[in-house]
Amino acid sequence: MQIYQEYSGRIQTGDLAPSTKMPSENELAREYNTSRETVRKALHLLAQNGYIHKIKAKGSFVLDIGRMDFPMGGLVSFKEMSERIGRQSRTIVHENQLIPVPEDIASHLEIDQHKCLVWKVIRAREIEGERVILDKDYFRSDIVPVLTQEISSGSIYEYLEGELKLQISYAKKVVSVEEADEEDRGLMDLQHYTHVVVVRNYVYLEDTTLFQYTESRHRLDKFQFVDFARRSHGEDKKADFLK
Amino acid sequence: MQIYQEYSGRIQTGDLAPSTKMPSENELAREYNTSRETVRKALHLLAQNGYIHKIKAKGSFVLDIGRMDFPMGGLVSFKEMSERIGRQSRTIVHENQLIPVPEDIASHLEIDQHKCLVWKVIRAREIEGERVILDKDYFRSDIVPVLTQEISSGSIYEYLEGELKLQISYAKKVVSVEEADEEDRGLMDLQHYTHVVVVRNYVYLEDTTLFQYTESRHRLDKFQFVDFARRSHGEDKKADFLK
DNA sequence: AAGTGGTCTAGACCACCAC
DNA sequence: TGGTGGTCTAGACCACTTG
Repeated sequence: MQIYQEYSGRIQTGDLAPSTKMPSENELAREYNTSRETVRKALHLLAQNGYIHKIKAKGSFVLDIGRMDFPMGGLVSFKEMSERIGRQSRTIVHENQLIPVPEDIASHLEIDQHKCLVWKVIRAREIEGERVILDKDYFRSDIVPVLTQEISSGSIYEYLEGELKLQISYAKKVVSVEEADEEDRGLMDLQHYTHVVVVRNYVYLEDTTLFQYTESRHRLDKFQFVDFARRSHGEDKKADFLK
Repeated sequence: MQIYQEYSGRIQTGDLAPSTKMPSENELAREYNTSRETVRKALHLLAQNGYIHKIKAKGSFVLDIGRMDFPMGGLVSFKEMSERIGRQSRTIVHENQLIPVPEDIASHLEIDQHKCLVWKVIRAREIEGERVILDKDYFRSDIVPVLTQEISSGSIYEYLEGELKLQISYAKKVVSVEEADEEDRGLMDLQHYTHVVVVRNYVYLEDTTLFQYTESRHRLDKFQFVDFARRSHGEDKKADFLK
């Protein structure tokens, strides 16, 4: 809905100040010439993404959370954060080749080891002269037939979505801290750090096939993550919600 | 809706196997004697929490993600995870007192330093004989008037929700890795680890007042986090979605 | 009493998929 | 062609807050 886009935009730019009261659902429905249910779906999205908060019988109010650490509800890599803040970043492609599925990756990709080749891409991310992130990507070659070094040095995702028209639908991420290995020490500027934050990323398409596995390794001091959690109305996750 | 509870339950227990096809929305509407829109709201919730995936013109399918690392869509402390796996855990209350707001906390709690006292609670979490988590909580005393050592050694949240009837509505978490300080080394079994994972937690009530700030410090090897991210239909967060 | 958000309804049309 | 989910509608009743 355009309502979502309009208001999320205005809130992000600060046009709408925090704790401002939104127009009521009935007002919005009139204003946009639509039904109240439709307005509610837009407001629901805004609430989910941390832009507003709805209080029964009172109204909807702008939160100051959406602007604070942005992206919200997802992982923020240091690279992305740096670029938003306007810092320099560079990508170094160390490897970009079609290989049989490595044994330790096969289980992650949930595919048969002999049936399918995968593209393996290893890239170091340099920010302000320091290589602080190491990305290892594995793509199923039956879904991504071609992957050139040139594509890898840019945005692989723009290529997948723009060129190949792949529909990414959801992903699972697991974050942990592990000891740095030889490869980390070779391809990153680890300084004195002995450990790295490891983000394992499982990416699924519209038809629920897992087509990519990524391991993103971050230097400890250059990692941050922001999460916005809302109490679900499903009365399900009581214990889950807080730690 | 009861539909959400029924199906999330059946999926979690494994009663409904992954990739099983759900009844269509029309069937569910008939079955539960409700309208299709209402069914859709229930399915929407299931999809958001990683239980199912909806494919246009095909149907809704059970995912195997909801069961894998459970809680989903939130932080999982090692304590919670351990208890689910059935491990022993113990809480040690080191401090439980009413104090003026410390200067460095005042900014986090967004309250005036002289107007309001806060409860400060420091607890170490021991799992299988090792103190691997250190929680520092600060509660606004105008909202939480009483907090005994006994309450702190159990579940503070059960007390807040059950006894005080506080309505928690949303929270923001910021995760980073920092150097361990003297306090960490004194109250935790840090072994050789020089850093800790720090989870800063800002908790808000229904009326959007921030009433609690918590700093949860985890030993590196005992921290894990799982995130389930779904491509938003709002066509907003393209870059945000991955890494 | 008027206004708010929460919930639900009984329809409708669409694009897409499988047959 | 029939079934699916995606979107939207124009109403309705409720519990709650506010003046």
